Amino acid sequence: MAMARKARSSQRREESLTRESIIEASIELLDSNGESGLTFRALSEQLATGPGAIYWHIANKSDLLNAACDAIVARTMNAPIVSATPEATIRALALGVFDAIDAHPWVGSALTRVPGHLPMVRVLERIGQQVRALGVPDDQQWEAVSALMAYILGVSGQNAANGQLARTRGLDRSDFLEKLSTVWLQLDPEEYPFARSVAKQMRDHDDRVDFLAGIDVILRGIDSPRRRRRPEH
Amino acid sequence: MAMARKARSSQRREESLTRESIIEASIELLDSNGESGLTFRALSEQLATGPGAIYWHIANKSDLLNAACDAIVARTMNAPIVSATPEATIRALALGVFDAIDAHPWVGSALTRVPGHLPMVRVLERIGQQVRALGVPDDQQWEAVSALMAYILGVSGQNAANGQLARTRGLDRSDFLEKLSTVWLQLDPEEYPFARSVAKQMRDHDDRVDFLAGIDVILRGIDSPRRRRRPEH
DNA sequence: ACCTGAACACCGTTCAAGT
DNA sequence: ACCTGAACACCGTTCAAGT
Repeated sequence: MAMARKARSSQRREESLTRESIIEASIELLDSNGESGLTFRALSEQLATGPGAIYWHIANKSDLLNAACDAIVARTMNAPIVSATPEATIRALALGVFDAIDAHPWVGSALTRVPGHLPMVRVLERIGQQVRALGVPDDQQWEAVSALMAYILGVSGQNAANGQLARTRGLDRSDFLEKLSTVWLQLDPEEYPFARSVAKQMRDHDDRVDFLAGIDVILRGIDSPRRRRRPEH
Repeated sequence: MAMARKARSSQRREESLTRESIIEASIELLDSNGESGLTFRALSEQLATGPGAIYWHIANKSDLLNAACDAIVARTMNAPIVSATPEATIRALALGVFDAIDAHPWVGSALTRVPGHLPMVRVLERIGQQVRALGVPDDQQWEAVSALMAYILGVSGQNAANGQLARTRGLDRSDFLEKLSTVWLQLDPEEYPFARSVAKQMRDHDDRVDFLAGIDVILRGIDSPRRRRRPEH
């Protein structure tokens, strides 16, 4: 297991270390071994160098994690989307984030750890432009986009956490939901009537379909008239 | 600094260690020193014992964090709420979670790390009962509650992350938002027109007010008729 | 300018030994 | 049954020394 590690670990080995190659290797480690898989020792081994060398290109671990996160988000948000309506584009963008976080669960926690930073702004910008295109008045745009962002990042993060939790227990997603469902069904009927009643729906739901349904709930809410703030037309 | 630590650290010192006292001490450490402040060494020092002793009562660190998280959530969700309508109760519940996570930022990340577990079910149950009281049809309850939960946990978590990030930089919340706003205003106008346009709104917004506005967006969405799923009445 | 790798000050967790 | 505290196998980060 320990033989020829340095020689085989990567095709670049003779090229000098760059910030980009470090970030690329970090993403590989995070994807294959999870958040705890990214260590300076594992990273320096994969890059055939010493731990200290990395600090020449990267400030510290959180800098590294943010850079890796931004690389994924930038790729996702730069993908071109062709849709007929702003609503459809919002759904496509939301699904893009959902799938990216599903594929790279560590992005979910990294994103929420540094709110307001570049990766989050990339998403906010694209959603915001569509909310504008939707014709939402200026003074309600912030509220609408905040709600959408919170929902998208919230659900995506939870979905990814579900997947990770399932993986650590050696189950696939549907087995995990099955297990969770039976746990909920065993809750005290007096105290948890609602959780019990939705346990069955939870068992065989489709995360992506539910996610899009929630997006539609919010889009309807944005669309539908306020109680009193806007007089009539 | 190191003198008389054991003798003074707590009023219970002669009483034996219990799971409850360990959890209580953990909450204190987490509240005062953040997520990284909870270590078995700091904890055992505060409890005037050795690190190993804690393992007699607690399985491991994640068990400990979950227990601390559940203690906070249970307190919050067991607080009685008197409201005239289901909508008002949902707002009160949402605000309760928001404030609890604001006061104990570590609860935000702990909650989302183990989806579907007891702390989350406590919240889901109370929200769910109100969604039922709202008259939402059975087959749409899961969707409605999912959307609300994702939004509530999403925004609360981000708000708490904001506060933490501000604190690590020695700023209070409004100074932090001010700083963030000016950063957004310096973004490339071609690439980030929307982020720039909402930067000013973000600077002097009230997180709690925005949060409730988002809840109302979702409540309106839940309320308003579907495109075709329900024929007419 | 960039890299090396030993060293420092931490972690969570275990476990023989005590009471 | 419950506690002690040394020991183990890790961390992130620093820094003198090399090229």
